[in-house]
Amino acid sequence: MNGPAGPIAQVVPDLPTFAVDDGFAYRIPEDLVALEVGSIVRIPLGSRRIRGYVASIRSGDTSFLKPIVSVSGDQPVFDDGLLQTLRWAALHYVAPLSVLLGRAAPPNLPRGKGKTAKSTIPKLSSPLPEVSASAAGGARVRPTCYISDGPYATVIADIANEPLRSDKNVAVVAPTVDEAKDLAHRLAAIYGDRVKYASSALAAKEATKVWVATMRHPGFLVVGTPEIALWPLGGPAMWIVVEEGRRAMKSKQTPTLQVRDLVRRRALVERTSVVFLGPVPTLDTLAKGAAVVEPPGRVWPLVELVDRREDSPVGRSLSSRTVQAIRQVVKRGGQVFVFVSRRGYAPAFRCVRCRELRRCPECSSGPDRGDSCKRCGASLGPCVECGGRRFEPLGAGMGRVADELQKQISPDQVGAVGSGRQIVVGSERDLPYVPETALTVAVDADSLLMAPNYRAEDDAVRLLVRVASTVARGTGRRCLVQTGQPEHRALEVLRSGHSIEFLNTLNRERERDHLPPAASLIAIEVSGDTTSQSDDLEVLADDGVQVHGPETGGGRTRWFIQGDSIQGSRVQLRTIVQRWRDSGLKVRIDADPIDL
DNA sequence: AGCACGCCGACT
DNA sequence: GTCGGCGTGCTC
Repeated sequence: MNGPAGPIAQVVPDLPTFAVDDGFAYRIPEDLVALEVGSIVRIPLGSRRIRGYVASIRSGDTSFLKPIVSVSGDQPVFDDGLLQTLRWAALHYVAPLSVLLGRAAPPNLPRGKGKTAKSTIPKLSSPLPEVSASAAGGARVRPTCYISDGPYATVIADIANEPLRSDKNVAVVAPTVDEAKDLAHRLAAIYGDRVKYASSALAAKEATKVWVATMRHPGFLVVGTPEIALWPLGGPAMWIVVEEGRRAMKSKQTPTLQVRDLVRRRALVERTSVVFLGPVPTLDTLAKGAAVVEPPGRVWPLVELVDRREDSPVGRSLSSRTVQAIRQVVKRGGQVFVFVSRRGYAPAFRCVRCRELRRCPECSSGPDRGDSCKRCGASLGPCVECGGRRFEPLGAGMGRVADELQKQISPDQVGAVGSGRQIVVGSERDLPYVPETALTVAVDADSLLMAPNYRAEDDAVRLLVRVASTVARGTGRRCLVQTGQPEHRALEVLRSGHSIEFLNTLNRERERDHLPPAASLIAIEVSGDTTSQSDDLEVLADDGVQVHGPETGGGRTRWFIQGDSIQGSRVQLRTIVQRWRDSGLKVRIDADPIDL
């Protein structure tokens, strides 16, 4: 039964289900021959007409195929190169392909040509001459970590200069809307209308404009939030990723995309360069073989450790040395920032008798209230050091610290970040808004170092370095970090100003323990009535692949899949997850979870 | 995601 | 005998 041969498009319907991943074949009518891979089309599906993405075009027997109804917009939203990355991400993050395809598209349909930039580009010299030159020449070098501290505008301007002068696009990804906006603003002072700011915070119309302009007229410096990592952006010659290790660089909802992975993947397929900017790279980036370029000298300010075992009065969260330092600075009219870790309600505890921090006898993480370890479940028992049975909390929430400051320093000079007071108290989320200080205090490094997850140590370093960076440069400015374990290797890193050796050591330990980045991890969370899902997951257990769980709590049931190579599990999970979702369960897949 | 299909209880 | 509840499965 051979019908006439004609053009066929394989189209992935815009439906969030694994069932349509392979797409369906449609006949391309004669008036639509202009469509390409990445075109958005309207297709008949069942009794409806819906949006679809053209994944490939071929020729064949069209006699049993329904025709494509129309083409939407006037340009494709991905090409074969980007499609490769989108397929990879669909597999890696266990998400329907259509969901990823949709992330490449602008909020509105792409139409028109947009405006060209007019600004002339000054000539600047790059601190990474090789990387910049190869990006300008359309070649690729391996990803590079440039160890540096914010504000990043100047260094970005320098690194991006050469490719911009060759009329290539350069994409900059910053963690949050405010940071991207601020960067774009500072860069516009140098590059004028060559700078385009892009994020979901823009109106759909504006975001679409930027999307279109970068596609049609290369030569832009596009500064945006994490979602632009999947925008085509005219195939940027260079990616610059700001602080890749930040929480905000991974999306919370499924698919739990990670900017670092997407960009690295794209750069590989599209043969472009990547620069990671930040004071402390992630273990993952180092393990994947990034080059490290460290400028001579310190990147973050000096840090002094305050040993809380020595002079912390019982029941106080600030040691007398800290209080003294704050008083001094306040007297001179200087700005003080007091950083309280957001896990203020899961503080560290210390033994009342020997003043050592309480830790889990099995895994050494710091427990919160209760008798079992939050991380490994072991029962805690008495103090590991001296056998003491009484413990007191060391950590403190923001409220308690603010109270103490008011009582001990001054009732009317203490406020939240943004209050304009002389002493401001804040947590991680406030860091981008802290004014430059003469003194910054981290109240409780221990709750970070002993956080109940395997990444606690390097996370703590990254966060504390950001805290330290709020201190203005120059003599007389100080950063105090309170801890009950001043000899801790992570704090030694904080003091020395160099992290790479420490990170490499951690990477060797992760390899030994079969943890990321040496191994892979996927968390599966199901909310709703979970009865016998464990049986379904059993089939995933295999040579070198373990299934942990279920654990219940917080209204959801959680499993983990762990293994050195779990690519096969990701594929099998697609079927299982679809079945669960079809039966009405809410399923969240967290690829590379951070809170284990 | 819709939407048809289909298998049971309720109602003109 | 027919209407409609929503569980199951398919969509070129």
